[in-house]
Amino acid sequence: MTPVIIGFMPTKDPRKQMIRSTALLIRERGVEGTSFADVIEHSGAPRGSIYHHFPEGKPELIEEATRFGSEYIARMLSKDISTREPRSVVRRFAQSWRGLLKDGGFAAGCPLVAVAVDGSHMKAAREAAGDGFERWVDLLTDSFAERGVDRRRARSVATLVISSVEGAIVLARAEQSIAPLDRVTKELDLVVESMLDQSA
Amino acid sequence: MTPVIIGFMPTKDPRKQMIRSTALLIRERGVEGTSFADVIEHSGAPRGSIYHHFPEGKPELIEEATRFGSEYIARMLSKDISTREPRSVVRRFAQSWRGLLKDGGFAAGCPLVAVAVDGSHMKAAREAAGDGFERWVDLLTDSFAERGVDRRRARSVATLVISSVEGAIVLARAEQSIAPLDRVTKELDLVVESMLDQSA
DNA sequence: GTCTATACGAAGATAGAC
DNA sequence: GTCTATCTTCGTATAGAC
Repeated sequence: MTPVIIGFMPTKDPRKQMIRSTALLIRERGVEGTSFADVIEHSGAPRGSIYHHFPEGKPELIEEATRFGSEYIARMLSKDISTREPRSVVRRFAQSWRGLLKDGGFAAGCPLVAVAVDGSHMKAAREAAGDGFERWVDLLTDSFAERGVDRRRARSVATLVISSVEGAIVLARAEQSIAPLDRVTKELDLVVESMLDQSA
Repeated sequence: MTPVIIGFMPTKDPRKQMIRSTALLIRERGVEGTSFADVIEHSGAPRGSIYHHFPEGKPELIEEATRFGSEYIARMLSKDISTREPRSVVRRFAQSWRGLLKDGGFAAGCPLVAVAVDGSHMKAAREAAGDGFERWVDLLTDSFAERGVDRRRARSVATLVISSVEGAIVLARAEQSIAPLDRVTKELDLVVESMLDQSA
């Protein structure tokens, strides 16, 4: 089963490359479903240096992969927030996941969700996933508040955006259909529009 | 790590009991993180009859557990739908997950999400998860449509409800905080209220 | 930093007795 | 239906050479 490769740029640093491959693999197979052998094969990294680069073993690798995925999305969000309207930011956030689902035949989801669902026994990794979700929500919250939305409301809507898109990705994978994500995207647009109207 | 036991009634039929235990275990540990040994220990079922009850092995057990969890929630939803207002149904759906998260120290989530995220290589199980999500969405859709909501809109909002609650459960587990689910619940109430007002 | 070899346990699955 | 024993594969991790 060849993993889908979308979104992360390859590097030549073996450690970095292993982290990148892990992020790619866990979003398809989960944390427990991804082995060192998989990571070595996919990354092309040398077998013998796993514990040189990751002295604490798999938990450390998973944590790094989680932070890597988290920051990748945060950067994308930040960039959009600085150049676009809130409705466009939300739409593009959903659309980027839509692209991953369709291009990958619904095999791949979000690496942070993988960690939260099946890697939560790895405390540091789970915390990294939690930090990531909070960061994404914070970024959206700030962008809404800057348009005059009450901070409390902004945070609620931001949480709805992240939660519903992540949930829709899960539904889409299970149903092998993009319909859930498209429906959620449409409803989110109405919610954000209404939120902005109320504060205008 | 003793699994949290909430919501499913025990039986004396070993096969049924194994299915129930599997549903409980995968929502905490994921599909790959749950072994036959775990299921035997938790259910008290006899070691020697695993392949008597489940000739196709683990994939069959996971599929049955998925359908079991799916039907449990569908029954709860159906009962609420027949006796309550849509807003109350949605609130109680979210509240029931809230109870599981808090009572279980954020260890347990939704078994269908576990299958979609880390058991999607088991085709029959993944389809069972997809069927389950669709069923939940259908139940909510019908209940909204019965109150005069346009069927298409009803389906979109129903999908938003299921997706955002499932996503919020994931965020809550990662952050070890109920806040994401509470924020989503509040926003969903506004969405459902607005939807009903528009069709009144 | 990377190699090979290997220890060690866990997991899914099968065989044959009762 | 259930038991015990066992097979095989795989996964993490370590040791020690280069």
